[in-house]
Amino acid sequence: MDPQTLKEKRGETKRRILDAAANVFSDVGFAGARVDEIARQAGVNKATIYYHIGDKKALYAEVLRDIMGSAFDRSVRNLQGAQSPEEKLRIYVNSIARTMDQHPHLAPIMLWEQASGGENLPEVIAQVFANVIGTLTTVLEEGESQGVFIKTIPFIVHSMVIGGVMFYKASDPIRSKYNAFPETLKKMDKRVSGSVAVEIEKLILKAVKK
Amino acid sequence: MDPQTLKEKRGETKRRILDAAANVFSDVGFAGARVDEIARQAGVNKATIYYHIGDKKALYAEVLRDIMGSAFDRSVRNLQGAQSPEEKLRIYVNSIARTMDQHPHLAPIMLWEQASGGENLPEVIAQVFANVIGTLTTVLEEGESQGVFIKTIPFIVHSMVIGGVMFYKASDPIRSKYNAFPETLKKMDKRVSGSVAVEIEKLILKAVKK
DNA sequence: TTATGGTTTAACCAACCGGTTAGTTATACC
DNA sequence: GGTATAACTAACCGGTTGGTTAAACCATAA
Repeated sequence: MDPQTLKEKRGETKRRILDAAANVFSDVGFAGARVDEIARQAGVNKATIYYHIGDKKALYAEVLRDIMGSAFDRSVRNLQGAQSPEEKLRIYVNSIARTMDQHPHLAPIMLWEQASGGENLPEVIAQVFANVIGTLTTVLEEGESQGVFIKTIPFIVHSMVIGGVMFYKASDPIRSKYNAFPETLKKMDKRVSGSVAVEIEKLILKAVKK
Repeated sequence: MDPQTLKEKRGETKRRILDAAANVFSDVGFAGARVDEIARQAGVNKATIYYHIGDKKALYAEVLRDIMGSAFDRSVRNLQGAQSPEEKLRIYVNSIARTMDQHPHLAPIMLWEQASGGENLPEVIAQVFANVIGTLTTVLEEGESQGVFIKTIPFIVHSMVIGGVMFYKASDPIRSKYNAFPETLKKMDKRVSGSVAVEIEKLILKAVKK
């Protein structure tokens, strides 16, 4: 296409590889992923992957950093601006929902990673998770000490929010696939940042408010 | 060892295979599982697996039926006895928590299955899931029409409960593995049917009660 | 134009893995 | 006691897959 400098080309090739890899890993997980398939989707020879990035494990780690690294960090940083604990909790739920929608590969890859017990989870990403939980904990404790929230176990609230969002999103293909599920379940919104986030926000706030 | 009849022997061998398979599948998922490893853990020649059960897919389906088939059905049937919607909702949460604790392989396998979009999920199991959701929907609608529950989207409540429980349980190995997580998170109860279920129950009831 | 070095490729390999087969041992049946 | 059958095994097969290598390609500087 366009004339490119080598640096542009390098960047673009790497991007294509990472995008294809994210796609394949989110579809079939680490063990199920075939390097040949990733190369095919990236429109690149398999050896190019090894040249630019390294072996399968390194590629997976790179994808995780690429997708998760900034996503949660950025999204949860939003709630620094808010005033009341209620408002912060609202933003927390919506940030997570929006992040999940913006990065369609996030929920599946987190599920794969969780199922494997964090087999290939880089330390950096674990740190990001810890930060998100820490932020929510602060918000809930702040609310408690201000007398607007009841006493809760923050990690359980976190589990219900993020687990709920992930379960909702990831169950979509299963719900649409099997006739055992009624039409109402099959036709639910694939996105979570709209009405789903509103409902979760409503339930969680009602749950923790004094 | 003991002299055995053929029937006893058959049953015992098949059991050993299914247990080993459940173990391996829950550790590494379908794609990651090696039939040789399952045979090794079962203390059986690989061909014996093919003789008794069939190929890898058939084995996986058999494991799912074995673990999930009755577990949820039985546990959710408990709430037929209860009177009030509140009591039924309480039993629903506790049934799910208890089932997850009684079958340690359940949460991981459900995660693998969800991550794969139900790649190898037998129709029968999808039906079980649909029944569980249906039961909760009835309870919530009953409570709503009696004026004790607010109007909710039942599947989202379901997502928060079962997604929350699964997230809590499955995050345990990750929390204990990385130093990014504070001691409080590392040392949390591995079981969910105790204080965790109580907390979830409390939050969910407070969320949906009028 | 040509030399240079980063980039990409076709071809290849060794290890792995799901599944089969031919043959052996243990049990049941008459 | 002898035979039919069920249960099990060792060895193997062929396709797949992660990873390597050596050669080709191509933008750029001299």
